[in-house]
Order: sequence, then structure tokens, then C-alpha cells
Amino acid sequence: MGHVVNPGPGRPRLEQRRRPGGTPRAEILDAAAELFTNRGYANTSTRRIADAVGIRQASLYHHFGTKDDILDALLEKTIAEPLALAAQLIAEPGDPAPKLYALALYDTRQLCANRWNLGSLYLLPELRTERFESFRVRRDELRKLYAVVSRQVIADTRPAANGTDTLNGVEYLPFRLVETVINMRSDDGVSPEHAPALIPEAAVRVLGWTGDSLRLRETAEALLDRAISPVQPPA
Amino acid sequence: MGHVVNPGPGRPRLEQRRRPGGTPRAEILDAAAELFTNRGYANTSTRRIADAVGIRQASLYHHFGTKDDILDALLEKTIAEPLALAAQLIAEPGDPAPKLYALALYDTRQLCANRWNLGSLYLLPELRTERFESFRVRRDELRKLYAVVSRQVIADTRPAANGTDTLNGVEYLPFRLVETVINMRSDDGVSPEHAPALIPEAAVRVLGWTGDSLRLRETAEALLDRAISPVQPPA
DNA sequence: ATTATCTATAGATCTATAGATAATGC
DNA sequence: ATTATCTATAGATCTATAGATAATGC
Repeated sequence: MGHVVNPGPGRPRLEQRRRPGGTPRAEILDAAAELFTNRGYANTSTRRIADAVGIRQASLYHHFGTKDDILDALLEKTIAEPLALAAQLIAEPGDPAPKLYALALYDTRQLCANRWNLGSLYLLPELRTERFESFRVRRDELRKLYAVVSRQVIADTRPAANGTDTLNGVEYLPFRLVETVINMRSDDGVSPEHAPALIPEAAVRVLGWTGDSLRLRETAEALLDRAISPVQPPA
Repeated sequence: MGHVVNPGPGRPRLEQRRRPGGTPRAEILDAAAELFTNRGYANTSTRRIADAVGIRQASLYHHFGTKDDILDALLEKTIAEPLALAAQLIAEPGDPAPKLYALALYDTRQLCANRWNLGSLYLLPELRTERFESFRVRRDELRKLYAVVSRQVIADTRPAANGTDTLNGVEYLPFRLVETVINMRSDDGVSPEHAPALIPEAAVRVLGWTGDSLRLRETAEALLDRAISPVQPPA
């Protein structure tokens, strides 16, 4: 009763495997993501994570050194792809507006589509501790890349406004607009259906960009197709 | 050593009073706000709050029934004034754009000026529990009032766009824009200096409003002066 | 009598470690 | 030999309650 076919080396579990993910590590991360987002990080005990996976509490420590390591792994997964995409788009030639739109669209879709709303953990005061320094630095990089493209859009749209005194912090708004998807999802309990059509558009408009929305979106989608496809394994 | 002049009835404290606030309750709330925002709610023990106030851990329970009650009191204080202002502005006659601008300006200023960035606690998963139902309802009301004024601004600016299919969720963006001040302040460690000049303007522009910024701001400031002054005690 | 504090503690956690055990694969 | 699990537990919390104590004010 309860014993299952063993999937590999190691003593078998007492209970059934009950989580998506091919490895114990993936199962633990999925269970932790659900519990952290629904009940809070500090309020989720390692015991409870283990229960959700179907292993004993102490067995978690074979896969992660500390509870903080689990949270850090989850946060890192949310930031890696947006960061890579932003760097890639900036390195390419081309108009900045479609780049910003593409970046915002990709992030918005991810924030809507992810199984758990992990962005709701970004403001956890726990992340201010030294343990999460590396995550904070990487998120800071993403924020800066958004600002770089945003300044390019402003320079492109209103060349006269390039003086420092007219740049009144508006370059940081596109990133913040994308972040609002986290709050929308947290409050509504479901992924905000309008966000992918709304947020990227607002991100360029708030910078003063005026132009044809449909054409911008098409160009951005094309950029995304080219940028993301090489990431897929070559079959 | 450490005995002080007693401020009222009750056994005197062993330690000095060390917090702003005329009452023990106010001292506790200030200490809790600092600790909750800097170290996290679940990571802040009642012992630590008491230490910060200069009383014994058990003495907290004379002023608050549970730890959750402390958090709830802090959250309620952040929502009461914006809610009253929003209701008042909506009840008044006049153009909607200055109303929305005034509301956003008031909230942005509060979010910047408050001693602690309590908004960073709004996404705590702990707030999903039944204990905080009443806070969630009140915050929901504020969100809805923002949407009401936003729809009026849209109807005023583009009467043709009033059909449901063209209202694609943009009515909720002004509220979300104001919320971004919380993230700015959390990431920057200081109050975002540009926010009061940036956010209210973005809130109306994102709805398609076009017009003279300076005049809008003046009208909104006048609205605020009239709306807030009756709240002050009549000397 | 009322108020605000104190000391002491019950009872329930929680994280992480030590060391045993049962698989696979060389 | 390596891997992944298990049992058992040390040591450190943490919230809330019970009941005593020292002020003020009627």
C-alpha cells in the first residue's frame, strides 16, 4: 500500500509521487511555489512542503541546503528569461519602440501564464536580507534594461526632450507598468485577460510614443518570434 | 534605573518610552510598522515589537488581542483617508479628469510621505485569510471608485469609446499606476521624488485624456484644498 | 476600581543535523 | 559506491494566557 515503482536510485518513497515535474527537485519547487504564493513564505514550513510532495520533511534537505535556497531557486527562474530577452533585444539593430513593446509583451504573458503568481513574492521584506542579494542585483539589471530602451524610445519620439531635466523618471514607468500585472493577478484571483493587449501599449504611450498600434504589435511579435526560437532545443 | 515619570495610570515601564506617539497603542503601531516593513510580518515576533517599544512581550496583549490585530490596524489606517476622499470627490459636481488627478496625487503623496512603506504589505499572502476580509473589501471599494472616475474620464474624452467592447480594462490602470509608487519606494529605499509629478499625469493620459497639464494640476490642487480642509479640527 | 504593566509558563511549533536504510548501477 | 529516502531529535523559537503588582483617580 503506497509503494510505487521506483523511478531511480535511492530508497523509495512511502507515498505516491503527486506533483508535476520529472525530478524530486521540480516537484519540491512546484509545491513550494504553490504554498509560498498562497500562504506566505514564512508561514510555510518545510514540513508542509514535504507533505505536499509526498516525502518526509528531512528529505527536502537532500535537494536544498536551506529553505531560503528553495525560494531563491524559484525567484531566479522568474528572472532569467526576461533578462536574456532584454539583453538580446537591446543588442539588435532596429527601432526601440517595438523592442520595448516586445519585452513588455513577453513579460506580461509570462506573468499571466505562470502556474503560480511568484511575482507576488518580490516585495517580501525577507528578500532584503543578504541571502537574496544576487536576486536583487539581477532584478535591478532588468529594471535598468527597461530604462535603457525606454530612453531610446523617448529620444526617438521627442529628440528635444533628451535633456536630463525633462527626463523626470518616466523612463522607469514601463517596467512598473509590467509589474502591475502581478497586483492584478493577486487581487483578481485569475490572470488578467486584458493585460497582454493593454500593458505593452501603455508602456510605449506613457513615454509619448504616438503611432499605429497594430503595426507596432506586428513588428514586436516578429521580433519575439526571432528572439525566442533559438532558445528551443534543435529537435 | 530606567524608571521614568509615569504618564498615567498603570504600573510604570521598566524602560524608557522610545517611540513617537502619545499612547502605548501608537508606540506599538509605529514599532510594528517599522519591523513588518523591514523584516516581514511573519518574521517579526511579538517579542521583538515589545523590545522596540520598551515593554515586555506579554504587555502587548493588553492593547491588541492578537498579532493579526496589529497588522489590521496598520492596514486600515492606510486605506481610510483615500477611501473618504474618493467618495467625496465622486459626489461633487465637476469634470472627472481633475478628480482623478486629485485622487491620484493625494494617494501618491501619502505613499511617498508615510513614515513606513506599509503598502509593501498589501501583497502578503497572509492577507488572504479570513481575518483580513474587511481590509480586502475596503481596498476593493477604493479600486472600484478609481474605476468609476476613470470611466467618466474616458466618456468625457472619447464619448464614442463608451461601448463595453472598447473598455478593455484600461479603467483599472490609474489605480495600478498609483500602486507602483509602493514598488518604487521599496526598490529605491527612498521615496520616489518624481512620483507626485509623474503618476497623476500618467493616470489621466493612459485613459486618452489630452489637455493642458498645468491647468489640470491647478484645478486638482484646488479640489484637494477644499476636500481636505473640513477634515481638520475647527481649532 | 481601573489601568498598564510585570513574571512565568504551557503548548505548539519550526529548521536543520545525525545516522540508518533501501534502492540502482558499476 | 552512490543516491534518495527514512526515523529521531536537538535546540531554538513563538503566541497567548494566568495571575501578580504598582501606578492613578474616584
